[in-house]
Amino acid sequence: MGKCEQCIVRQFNSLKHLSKDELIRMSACKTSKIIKKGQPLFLEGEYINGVYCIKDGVCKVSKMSDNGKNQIVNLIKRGDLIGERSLISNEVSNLNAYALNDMEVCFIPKEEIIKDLEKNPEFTMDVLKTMAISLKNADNLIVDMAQKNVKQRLAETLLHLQKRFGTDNDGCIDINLSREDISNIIGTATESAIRLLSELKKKNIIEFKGKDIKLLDE
Amino acid sequence: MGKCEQCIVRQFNSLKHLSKDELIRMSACKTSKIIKKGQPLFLEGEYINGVYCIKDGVCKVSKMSDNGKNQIVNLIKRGDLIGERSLISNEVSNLNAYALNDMEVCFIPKEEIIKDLEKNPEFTMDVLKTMAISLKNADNLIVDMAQKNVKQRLAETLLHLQKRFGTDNDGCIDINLSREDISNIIGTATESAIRLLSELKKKNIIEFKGKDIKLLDE
DNA sequence: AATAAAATATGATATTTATCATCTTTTTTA
DNA sequence: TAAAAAAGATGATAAATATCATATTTTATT
Repeated sequence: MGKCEQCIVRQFNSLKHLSKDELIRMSACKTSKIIKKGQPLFLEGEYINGVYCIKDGVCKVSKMSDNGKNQIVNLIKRGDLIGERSLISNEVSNLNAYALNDMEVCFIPKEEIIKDLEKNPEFTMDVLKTMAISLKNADNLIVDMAQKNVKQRLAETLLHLQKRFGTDNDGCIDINLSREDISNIIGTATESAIRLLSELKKKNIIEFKGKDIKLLDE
Repeated sequence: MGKCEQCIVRQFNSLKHLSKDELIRMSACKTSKIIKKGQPLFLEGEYINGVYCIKDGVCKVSKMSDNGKNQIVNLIKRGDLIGERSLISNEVSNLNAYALNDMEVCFIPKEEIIKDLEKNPEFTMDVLKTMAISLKNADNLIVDMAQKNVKQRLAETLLHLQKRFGTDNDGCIDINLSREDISNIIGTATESAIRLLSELKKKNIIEFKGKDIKLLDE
């Protein structure tokens, strides 16, 4: 199995603050997992009991509303950690995470993370900082959801996705989302999202290659 | 000036984990402030450079959207801390905070809080836990904003306000919000909020005493 | 207390968005 | 590879919500 101390992925998240000893201990207790496209990494109501470090692939983090509608609140990719929050608040997850493509993840058990939080203040401060930034992003998203219309939310989502996931060889946004996923990000009916995308295409603001989207005029 | 080590308000927040020595040091460097109703505690773009501990009063935490609409993302009351996030992420505030009534607050400078975070793991863990819970609440709010209609959001807001702020002698929700504030919480036009409140009143689900609202049927 | 200003209220109307229906295209499965 | 299923697309219509106009009530100011 791969060794954490040699794994490049940790450089992208709070684990970069762990010492060599701590990483060796982590290597000893972590487990690797493959999550197939479409499969859940975890579900709402489950105790996660640890943290996932994403080695490869992307997952959508979502929550079902009371009225049966699904909302994607985040997309997680290579280098990200997920699960710290439930771990810290000692609660079951309030979110679902589904793989958007085949994923490779490492699972680090709760006890190990807690030990590091207790003994390594730099690690703790970085986790704290990451959370503070997430909270700021969440507040901004609340404002956007509450105050912007669907067209504006779609435009911002496309720009944000391109910034976060870059473009492939064709210049298309490099993430594998269905139209339904997109509508679940912007919080609208699938038909509305499709309609607005068609409109943007007609206006030559975007272009389709298959179902992938290429931004022409930002 | 009041002494932190004798102040009951700290029991409601992470400061309860500070030692007597730490509190005495805090007393020495903190400053008290009175913020008059309608005045800002801080504004978007400002460095807060510390943390406010709310001794009395309530403030609304809001953000102006690009399109000129205002959104209230949180209400902060006696016992709450505010400002930790900008402090930890080392950024200017992305939110405004305005007093809803006369407030009494203590300002604790950044350096003091940082010192405590570095030296008191229990304090740090509690701040971490509070943030994890805030993040969960923020995610839930995103889902509600995106997936629920205005009527549902109004109903939930009224229930939530009553739970958080309790009721006064008349049985009305004990918080001083204008109709505009309410609409800025649920993310709708003021007229729409007023209209829906009138509707709820007609259906005997709520009752007005002056502009205050009493829930009859939850 | 009189006046001005702000907040609340309500109608009329326009705009946005959801829903339902149907068709086409793409993907998956047998 | 054929059939079935899922995803994408588009029209018609209904429902939700915003906007504009205006009236009334409450609050603040002189």
